[in-house]
Amino acid sequence: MRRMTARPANAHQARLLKLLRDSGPNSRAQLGDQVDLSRSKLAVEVDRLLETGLVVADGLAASRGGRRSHNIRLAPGLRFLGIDIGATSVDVAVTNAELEILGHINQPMDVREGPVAVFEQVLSMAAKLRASGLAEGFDGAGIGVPGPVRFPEGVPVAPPIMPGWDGFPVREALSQELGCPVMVDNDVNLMAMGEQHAGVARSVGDFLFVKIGTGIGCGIVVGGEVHRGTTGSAGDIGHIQAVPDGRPCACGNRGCLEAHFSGAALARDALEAAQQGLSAELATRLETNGVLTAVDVAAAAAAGDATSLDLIREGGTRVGQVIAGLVSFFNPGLVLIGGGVIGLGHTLLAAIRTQVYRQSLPLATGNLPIVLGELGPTAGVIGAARLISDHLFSPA
Amino acid sequence: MRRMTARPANAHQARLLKLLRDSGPNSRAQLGDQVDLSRSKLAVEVDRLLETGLVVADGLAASRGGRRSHNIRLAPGLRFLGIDIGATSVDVAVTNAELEILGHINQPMDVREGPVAVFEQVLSMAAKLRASGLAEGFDGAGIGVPGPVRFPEGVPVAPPIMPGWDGFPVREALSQELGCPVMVDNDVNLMAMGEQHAGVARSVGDFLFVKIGTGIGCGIVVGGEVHRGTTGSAGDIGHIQAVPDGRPCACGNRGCLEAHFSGAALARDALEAAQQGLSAELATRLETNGVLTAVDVAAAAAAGDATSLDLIREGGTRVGQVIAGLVSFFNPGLVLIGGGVIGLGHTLLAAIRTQVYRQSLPLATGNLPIVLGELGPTAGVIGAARLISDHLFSPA
DNA sequence: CCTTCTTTGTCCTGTCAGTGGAGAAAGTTG
DNA sequence: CAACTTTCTCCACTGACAGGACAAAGAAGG
Repeated sequence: MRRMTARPANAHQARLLKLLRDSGPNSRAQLGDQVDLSRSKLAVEVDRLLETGLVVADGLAASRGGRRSHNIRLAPGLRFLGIDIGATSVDVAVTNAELEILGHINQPMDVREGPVAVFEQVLSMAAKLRASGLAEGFDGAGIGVPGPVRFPEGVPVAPPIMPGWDGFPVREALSQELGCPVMVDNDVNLMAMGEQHAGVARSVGDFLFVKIGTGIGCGIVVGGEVHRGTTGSAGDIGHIQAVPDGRPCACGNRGCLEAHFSGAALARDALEAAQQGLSAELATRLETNGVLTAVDVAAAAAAGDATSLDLIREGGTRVGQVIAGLVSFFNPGLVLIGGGVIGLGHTLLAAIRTQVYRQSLPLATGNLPIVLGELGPTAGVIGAARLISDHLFSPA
Repeated sequence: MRRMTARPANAHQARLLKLLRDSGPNSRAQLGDQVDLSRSKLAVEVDRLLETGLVVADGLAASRGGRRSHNIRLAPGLRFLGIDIGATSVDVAVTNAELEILGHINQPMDVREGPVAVFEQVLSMAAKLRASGLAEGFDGAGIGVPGPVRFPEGVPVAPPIMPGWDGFPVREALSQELGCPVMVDNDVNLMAMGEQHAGVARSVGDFLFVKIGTGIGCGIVVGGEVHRGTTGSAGDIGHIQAVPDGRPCACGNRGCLEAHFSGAALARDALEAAQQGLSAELATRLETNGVLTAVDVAAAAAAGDATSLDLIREGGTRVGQVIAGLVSFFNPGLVLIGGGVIGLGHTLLAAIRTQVYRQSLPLATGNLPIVLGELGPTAGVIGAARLISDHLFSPA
């Protein structure tokens, strides 16, 4: 099969493509209700899109009292690749043009092995997805990396946890290997975009997506657009000071949020608690597995372990303090919490909420939902697919 | 004189008006270089604007080697009113269409006296400006108030320091009194807009304007647009926690930034230091004036008083801590410091810079200027004039 | 003074985007 | 089978806009 070559010729076509992506197949009449174009103009643009093959008309919909309408939908053969590179694992997924996940692979990986090794693994995962018959090829790929990105060029800059990637031309290299257009962004930004596409955040113009995983980051959406900042490091809240003269952090400062609460910090706290005999529950888990992770703390907490619950509550309070400041500053309409530690569940969320509602101004929190992301571990790959589809569904 | 009745008929005309406002008189050719329109189309739109009277062609410019050009400029009779309502004083200024200040009055006032009393004062100040011959009438007015504003309606919401204003229809009432269009915004947002119009911030898409006066607030500009947040309270950073379990704040919490550093907090600290005999300099000033304000601390510091210098440095460090967090989060291209306490001068700025550069990530601070605003006390009124001109220079 | 060149502004025509109405196509309902 | 609905197509008219030709007005040089 030939891959997508055409791009929308104008803003109208771009608008139509995104509409079809976000709300599925539509009749011409339904499209007309949503785009503020005359029926005639709309028909012209739809016809042109049909000619390019970007959309197809397949079959007639059931009548609703009159002439039956044609189903206009995005080309069913379109395939996007969503790649989410974490600190310790990679996710690769294929989606169709509506960004529905057709196949998804997760593999452990160490980002510090550098771009060459990671790319090799990503490419083999992509090949596996293709071999499974889900895609005959890829029309575009989005990729998220755990660090700041110079967005227009698609190049990581000064990434703390993946030093070998600094300046590596991710976009260009991956595009060459895959033979399709590629867009690169920070992983947390992509998770925010994923939630924006499919989750609660759909109808909210300004929101924050706080990812708590190995580290902590934040995706910022302003007026429906991701805010990346002047150097691409916006949302890097892991090194905001949460505790004056607190714990030393890998960044060289003290008291950084990440040093006090994150997947890594929680594991360390749990280990300490187990070794000091503060928690029998954690101690037995340590003995069984040899190590302790956030998952163990979650399980122990679920089993009622007081120490684990305290650790989670304390961590949630720390994160809540920082989020409270951001809420006062940014006044979002929604705060989403995501990332690995959402396994800590309601205890964590309650601690965060309590702290934010207590510390921010009533006007900013009065009608502010603070909820868990809906997409869980797929937010990143969906966001990545959305990133590249936004790009390809814009005029060239 | 008849007041401005016409509005630009389309986006091109709006663009041209703003261009003429921001860069002064231009020939048709110069305009053509900046707007990406054909000469013919441009000529048509300019002619239409001339017909409406919004712009005039007065005189020929000196030749630059060929036919002399006509000077196209905004109607010289246009007058905007910029009103900046602070906690303890009002500024009212008249500007021409290029937002140059033609006249400026500052008077003490207590915002807590409520909108009716304040409006009376504002209207008499406006009348005085008109009587002085600077304006025969006003084509529009912008007004800034020290609290959150529901921007589309122009109504203050839940303003902490001006409770009597909650829900008062400022826009509508003032528009009726003045007989011209009015736009309302938070005062700090307007100061940011003022600096964006006339100062360093002109060329920067994303920046923060931190106002340190009686309280502390922050104007946020994203992609050239002011970010007001979901409920209009964005930038309210005075109540971000700066010191865990710190001083009690009027808002009911503890350790708020404002409680530890602001014009009010500084005055209180100075008083305490004088009474405890820590500073002879401050003590004599207290004896002379009966009270101590930030101005006294500035003067004492300038005279070398160690206690005052310490107070300023400590305050700057507090503010710097908070700004450091915001810089990590928002990754601006510029941070401006403004408001009353800029009289504290370089000592304050140095303390802020030190703290921000130490605490934020190098990528975010690497090329980040932190400087004083250029407009000083006129930033607010210029921003207010710009707000209404932005409104009037947009298609109706 | 005259020719040539440069800059500015005007006029005109061809093209294309887009609207809105008329009406054809294809149904449902009674 | 008539009346009504909904969907889609066709067509003519309008207005936006580009780009070229050209006029106006001055500078520079012989």
